[in-house]
Amino acid sequence: MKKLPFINPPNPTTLNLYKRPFNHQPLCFRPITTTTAEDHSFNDPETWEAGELGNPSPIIQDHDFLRKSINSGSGLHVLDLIDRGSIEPDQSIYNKLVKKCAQLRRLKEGRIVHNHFRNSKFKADLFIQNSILNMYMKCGGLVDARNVFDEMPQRDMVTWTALIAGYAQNDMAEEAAASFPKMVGVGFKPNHFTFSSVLKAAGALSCDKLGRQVHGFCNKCGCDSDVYVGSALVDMYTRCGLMREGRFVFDMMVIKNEVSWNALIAGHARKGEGESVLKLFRDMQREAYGPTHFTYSSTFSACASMGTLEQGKWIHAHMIKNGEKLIAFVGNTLIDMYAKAGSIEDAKKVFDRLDKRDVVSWNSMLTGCAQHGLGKETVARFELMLKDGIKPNAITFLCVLNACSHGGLLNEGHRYFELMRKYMIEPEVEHYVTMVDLLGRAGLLEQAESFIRDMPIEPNAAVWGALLGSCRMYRNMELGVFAAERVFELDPYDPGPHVLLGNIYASAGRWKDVAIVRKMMRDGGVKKEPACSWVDIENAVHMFVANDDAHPESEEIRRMWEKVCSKIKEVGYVPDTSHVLFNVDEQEREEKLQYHSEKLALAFALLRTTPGSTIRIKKNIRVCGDCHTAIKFVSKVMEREIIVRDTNRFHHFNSGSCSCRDYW
DNA sequence: ATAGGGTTAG
Repeated sequence: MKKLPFINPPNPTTLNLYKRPFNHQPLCFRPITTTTAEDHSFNDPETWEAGELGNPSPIIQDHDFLRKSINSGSGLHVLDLIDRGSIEPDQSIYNKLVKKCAQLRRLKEGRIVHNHFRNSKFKADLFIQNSILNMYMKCGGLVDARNVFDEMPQRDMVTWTALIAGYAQNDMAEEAAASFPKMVGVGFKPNHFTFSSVLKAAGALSCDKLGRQVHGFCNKCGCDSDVYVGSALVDMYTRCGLMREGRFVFDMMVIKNEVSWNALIAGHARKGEGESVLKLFRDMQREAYGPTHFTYSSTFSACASMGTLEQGKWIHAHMIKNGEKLIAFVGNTLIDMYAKAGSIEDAKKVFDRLDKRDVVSWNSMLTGCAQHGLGKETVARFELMLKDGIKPNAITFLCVLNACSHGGLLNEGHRYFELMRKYMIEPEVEHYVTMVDLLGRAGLLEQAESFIRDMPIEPNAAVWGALLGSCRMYRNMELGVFAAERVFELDPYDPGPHVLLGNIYASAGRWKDVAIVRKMMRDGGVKKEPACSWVDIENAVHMFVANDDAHPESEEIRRMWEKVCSKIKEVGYVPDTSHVLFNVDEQEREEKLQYHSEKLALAFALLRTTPGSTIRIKKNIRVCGDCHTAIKFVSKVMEREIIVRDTNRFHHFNSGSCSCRDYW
């Protein structure tokens, strides 16, 4: 699956339709649900012996009593009673015990029950064997499950289905997919259950070839009208990136439910198609299906990728009105949404309100702080996380190292890199990239280079790219060229490094080399992604590209920028023309520079917002160096807080300086 | 006895 960009430009024509999507729509609120307390009382072996049942009576034939014993978690006690001859066991007792273990995910106890069963006179019972296979799969005991399967003298369709479902649920999609033809080969006819599981596996593998085959098979077997199969098909197609097929299946479904909607919504959210998600969120309710935790989670995630604060807040309010509890899974996406929409304060509020925080909650919070340039706070929160006893994972470290790099916290960075070993986390390439970045940003270019040479794993393009970026920052042409060559060997089609190299040459006044890089890009078909910026004003999105005159107020916007530009020039702004190299004639350089998309967006925002209010601009690629300087001046001259979200982070401009400390 | 949907990084 392709990685999603950090931010996606919206489609103003469609997004604006959904800017106020809910105010005039009837809403569907679900009744407030109180979750029934689950029975987690299947005790540990030690406490089982303690016998919550008191002294066992020797004449137990009372089935109600047995049922209660099993349900109250005295499973081993029951086995004990069987051993002592106090109970005459039957299939249903084993069955209940196995089911209980599966429900409570008790692998150890499950093994004990299994063992007991194998010595009983019912050991040949196919029904219970299937149940045990399922139990092992539910408890994650894959080896046990496989052994049970292999040793079964006869199997039925349920056996195979339980195997396939188990693989699919345990992230072993290849095995699930491979087992399906075997099952069919031995002559069993798959049913709804089998299809749902195989489709889940096909989706996880992002394998539309398998998915389509299974889809055809479903139709032949008349399973295509099943809700489970339908939802699984929607999920499979969207995971394969085939949105139209997914939508088609969804529309053809005779019976839908929340899961079907959620599958479709999640599909669009995964692709970063935020507008579609918002539309579906509304449509779902129009058709009287209530949103669930899954729906909210996907929708917040979509808002995060668009960075639409108003929308996100609205749906958050919707969730509260709907009486949904703030569980970690949803809370985590909320934290992420608020952070990515530019309101780190709200993200912190959500984080504080969570009553159970998992690694992801912490990671989302740390990431948010890091993206907002709060390097020290990221580190401080990381320490709190350790104190709280939450075990950091690879993502945690990536985020913390990244924060150190951007915050110029060299020593901390080194320390945390070492700390990874203590937590038994093997650094991946990404961690090395961040370390190179850390050293490079601190100006230790040679150290960064030797760090790469000493890496125990093969450096990839991103590692050399990090060095290249630092060379651009410190104008080291020789090392920069070397790094660029390594990047081009490993990944010749990324426009980013080409632009960086071009910038290095331009800063050195080597225009011939700039032209060579430009030719390289042209010949190699390497295209720079067109830059665009957008602002949310009065419930509408306004999008700009460089030299844009498509906006109805483009004349006014240009005049506004010219006015602002002369003001900031008075206080020291000098345009840096090395930032416009590509597709621009030299004499036009400064002129073009002045109409970069972020400058147009800023000018527009200045025109249309009240003095003193915060301006929030979003951009689909890195903010340009000259614009960064210009915006700093504007924040001072116009006395505005300006927040720009670009590909990697937020820039909080205030009184002439930026939270990124000019490192980005 | 067997089935479908959700989060964090770069």
